[in-house]
Amino acid sequence: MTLSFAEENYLKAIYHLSGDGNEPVSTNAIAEVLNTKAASVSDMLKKLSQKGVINYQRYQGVRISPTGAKAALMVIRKHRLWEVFLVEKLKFNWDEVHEVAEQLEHIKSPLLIKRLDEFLGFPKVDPHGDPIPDENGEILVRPQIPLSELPLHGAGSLAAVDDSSTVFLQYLDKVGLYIGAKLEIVERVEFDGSMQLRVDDDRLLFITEQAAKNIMITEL
Amino acid sequence: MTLSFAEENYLKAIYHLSGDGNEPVSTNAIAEVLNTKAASVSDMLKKLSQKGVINYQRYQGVRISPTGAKAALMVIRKHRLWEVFLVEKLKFNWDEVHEVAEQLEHIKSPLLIKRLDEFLGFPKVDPHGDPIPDENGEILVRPQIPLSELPLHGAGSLAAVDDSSTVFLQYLDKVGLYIGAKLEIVERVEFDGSMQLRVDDDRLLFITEQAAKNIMITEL
DNA sequence: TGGCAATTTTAGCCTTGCCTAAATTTATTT
DNA sequence: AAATAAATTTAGGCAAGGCTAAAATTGCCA
Repeated sequence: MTLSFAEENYLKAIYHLSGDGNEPVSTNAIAEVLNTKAASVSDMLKKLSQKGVINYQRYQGVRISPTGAKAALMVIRKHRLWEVFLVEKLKFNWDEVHEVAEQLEHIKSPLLIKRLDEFLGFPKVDPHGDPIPDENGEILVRPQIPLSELPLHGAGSLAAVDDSSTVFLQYLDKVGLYIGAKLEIVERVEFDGSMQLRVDDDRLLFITEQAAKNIMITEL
Repeated sequence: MTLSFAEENYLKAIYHLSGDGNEPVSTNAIAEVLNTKAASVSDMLKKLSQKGVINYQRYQGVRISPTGAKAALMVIRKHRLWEVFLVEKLKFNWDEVHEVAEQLEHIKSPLLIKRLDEFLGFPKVDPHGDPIPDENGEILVRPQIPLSELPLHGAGSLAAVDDSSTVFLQYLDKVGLYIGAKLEIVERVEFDGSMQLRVDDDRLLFITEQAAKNIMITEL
């Protein structure tokens, strides 16, 4: 079975929206991330359902099937390997890679990906710290720990937040933190648990223990 | 103006069939190399003509326009740079690269190509010995000389044949020679001008002076 | 030069993906 | 529990690219 570019993009979107394949996904949510209309999504869901890559019943949302998840993971694998290539070999900045990787991820050639993986030294994560699925679609689930438990000079990648209240998210936005940001503890105040961070090997940021407890990171 | 994958493929085919943009090209010839039907080609020629990349009058064949030639050369540039990447960096054999490069050549990102060119050390020819157009579409025209005039131990790439009679082409096919083959003179018989060649750094082939006079090569 | 053959184009239809507008179903609210 | 609102699907169309069959044009040859 072979998937078109559009079909691969739908599958990838569904996979991501479903939290790596678990919860069901709504038509509108897919339309939004793919910048298309709900009617177009409905059409495509019928086609994908016929191909057996999703489980779909009208009005009931959609879940990705095992074969669909596998296909989505292969696209994600390609996307992330190309991102590594662009950043490590071609000196792209991490914010320039996405749209190019979006195109490269659809190139069909198993040999190409095998060789690219080798050439890059079998990387386990992409430049944003996201794990790269292996050739079987196995994805390394990286343990998350609160930033507050990281040792002095420890580094990690912002993976999630425990407290997803609006005020907290707005705070993160204001101080320029985002999923995937690289964080390193450069100084810690024992007295109140506050700390100074280096963000993306670049600027410094001071945060309270309160905030640090709510920021989950994965090791790099 | 932006061209679709299909449009880029047509332009590239027309450019190649026209001998780098000179002679007019027939509908049937295009249909054959693109593995499609003449009717489909007619349709597309109308579209390309409207975009100004070809000069087309029905029943009269087609010529590529200056802007069309530029676009075709950019696609050829990308194709050949990717071929160099695949062979030099990813250890592909030269016979495995074509279909992958066929896909990669359509990736849209000027920065990507600029950086790839840099990464590869600004190569001037691809793994088949074909010249790589520069960023302005300038292509190095490499002088062609008859194989018969190459010195002993000289090497070159089969670029063209002077005598394109059916029997000669059939002969080339039978002995496994083709455009782009690497030829090296390993021994020459002064008495009758015949010679022993090494083909593609691999097998040996014996040919007469008659044949050697009709085989045009470019230096590697 | 007239006529047949080869080439090319037109006509009409198909598929993929997308769209808008109009149903339809589900969810919420009073 | 009805009524309105939100989400989703259907209906009908459009553009890109392709195909077959039929018509038109060109070219060759007797």
